[in-house]
Amino acid sequence: MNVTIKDVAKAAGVSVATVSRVLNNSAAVSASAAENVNNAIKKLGYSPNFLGRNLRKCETNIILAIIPSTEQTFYSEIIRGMQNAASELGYDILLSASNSSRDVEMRMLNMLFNRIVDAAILLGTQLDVKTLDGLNRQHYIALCCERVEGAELLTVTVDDEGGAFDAVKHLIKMGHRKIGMVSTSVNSMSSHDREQGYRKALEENGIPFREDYIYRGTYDFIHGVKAFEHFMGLPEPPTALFCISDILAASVVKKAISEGYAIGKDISVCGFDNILLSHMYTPGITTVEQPCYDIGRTVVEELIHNINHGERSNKAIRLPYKIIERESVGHYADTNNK
Amino acid sequence: MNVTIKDVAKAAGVSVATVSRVLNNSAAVSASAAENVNNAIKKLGYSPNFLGRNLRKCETNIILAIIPSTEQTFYSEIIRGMQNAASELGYDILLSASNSSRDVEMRMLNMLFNRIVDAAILLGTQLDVKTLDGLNRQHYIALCCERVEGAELLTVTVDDEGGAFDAVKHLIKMGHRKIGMVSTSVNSMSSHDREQGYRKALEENGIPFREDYIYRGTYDFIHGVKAFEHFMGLPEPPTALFCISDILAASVVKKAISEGYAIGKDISVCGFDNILLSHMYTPGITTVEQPCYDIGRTVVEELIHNINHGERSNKAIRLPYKIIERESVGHYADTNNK
DNA sequence: GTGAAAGCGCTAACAC
DNA sequence: GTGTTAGCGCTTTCAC
Repeated sequence: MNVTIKDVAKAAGVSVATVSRVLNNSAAVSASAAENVNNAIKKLGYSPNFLGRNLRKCETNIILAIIPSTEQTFYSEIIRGMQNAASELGYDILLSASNSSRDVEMRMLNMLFNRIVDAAILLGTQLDVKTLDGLNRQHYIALCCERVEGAELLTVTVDDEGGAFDAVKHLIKMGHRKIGMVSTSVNSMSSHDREQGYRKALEENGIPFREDYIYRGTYDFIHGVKAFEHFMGLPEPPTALFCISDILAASVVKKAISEGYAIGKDISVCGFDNILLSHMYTPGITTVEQPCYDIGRTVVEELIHNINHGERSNKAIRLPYKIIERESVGHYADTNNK
Repeated sequence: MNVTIKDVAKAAGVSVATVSRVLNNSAAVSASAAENVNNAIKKLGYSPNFLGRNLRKCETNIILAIIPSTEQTFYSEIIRGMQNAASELGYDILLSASNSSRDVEMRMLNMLFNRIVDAAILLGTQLDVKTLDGLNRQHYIALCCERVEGAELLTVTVDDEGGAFDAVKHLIKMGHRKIGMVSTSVNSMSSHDREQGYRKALEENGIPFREDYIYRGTYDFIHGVKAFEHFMGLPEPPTALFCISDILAASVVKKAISEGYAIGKDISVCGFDNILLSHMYTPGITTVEQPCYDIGRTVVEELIHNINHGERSNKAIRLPYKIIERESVGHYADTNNK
């Protein structure tokens, strides 16, 4: 049933070598031979078996991107960037979801070990520095969106610290001095870096850091609600909240509204990521935009560069962010904290 | 640099056949030989090259799921269902995004033609009946979430018509008689089937169908806004809106709020899908839940069954929905359309 | 410009 | 229980 290069060769009256040549444009072939081959291919409905090709060439031209969760629309533009860059350079991007499980992540990485793919990009990882460095020694691999402290491998992220710094500075500029932060206790350097930015912005403006002004949960929606409850239970609640993600910001806003707060007046809320939700929400959520498309493009371009040059760069690339102002942040002058 | 089965055989002092046997548990091997092999594998850091294996076995145990867009969190649970079913049956799921482009979709399907994967699942497709039927004759392929009229291949969806029917019946039960529908003019049978359900519910309750009570745009967020403008510009605007997706419902709600409408009072809105957003939104959006996880499981189980039995079923499986009541739908008694 | 043939890494049939 | 070997479909060197 399966038609192979041999069948095509026979039908075209040439050798398999010639068929291979027209298939790959790898060497000059006479016009008539080429025509015969192409006709035979069409007639037989032949498509080459890449397992044979890939085995022979020791490459698949596929890059695997491992996503922690497909629940996050956030990855969407990153993936588009990856795909476009890859396609231009003759590669395909395949995706898989690790569900933030170390085991699943390793299982997916088997694709790399088994030579099913040429390289892997981890958008968030459960692996530790040592494992990562070990992988990087043997394979082409990169981190995207989430850096790992101490790991020496190609990493592309937004400038997390800078974004948080500017977001908090924006809140301060709007007159806020009591600024809380909704962060995570998850092992995540982006959380860490954003906390750093938050602290620096406070410091630079002479606002003392208060431990009770920082709430740490997970990325899960519910923790926006919990954070809000925590802050509003404080004797001196914040007038503005900087959240580590738009999902958490939306959750805070939802809870605040249901408690009768006027967003942008009684309480200001700033998110991070600029996912569609932050724009769709009522009110629109002020946030820090990540250059997702560029992040995706960049990591693929760098990775393929590494493959082509047999290099193993450990560049840590930080791309610029942008503050997007919407309605969820208002002037402190208007603020009348309940 | 690359260590192969030969190297392991040499290091273990056995033949490659024996190594293969312990690798695959394919035949009895003496305990001592097995131990030697395992030690050699560990010592050399060997992992099998699946290109060789797959070429030899003419199978890869990979199923490719082609998603129109990674922007839709809706697919998340479906994918989890697919992964779990696949994993139990010895397969892996790989994903790719077609961005709703026919060309990209075909490019991804090359993975199937090229034997990189054993089967493909299309979650929405740009291909026509003839192409699909042709593919189905040559390959293992299935449709998921979106059926194609007339196409004879394995298809798993929610009961779109039934879900819409019950959703609209729910609105009627809440006292509404003037019910608009936000649909799409996109070539999508789920839209079509949900329109059918809408019409049947009206009919069954003696409510005449009005062409101006149906708005057709795309799935894009902006069309909720446009739909709302359309309906409210009518001399006799609807008191309730049934939307084909939660995204569109959220968009309608956002626009309505910004125009000063009280949701669930001045206007009721029902969505479809039950994505996280419909729960996160303020107010919570009443919607039709799809059994996403089961949809994913089912399509993979059926597909692998087909592979294992060399069958090419054309089952059209419709899974049951569930109405989720939240705050965006209220009694007509309360309604005071502006 | 073309063909013969080796060989990529693996599995499995066969012989022992 | 184990080893030898053919061959999966392809690319590529080499000789012509």
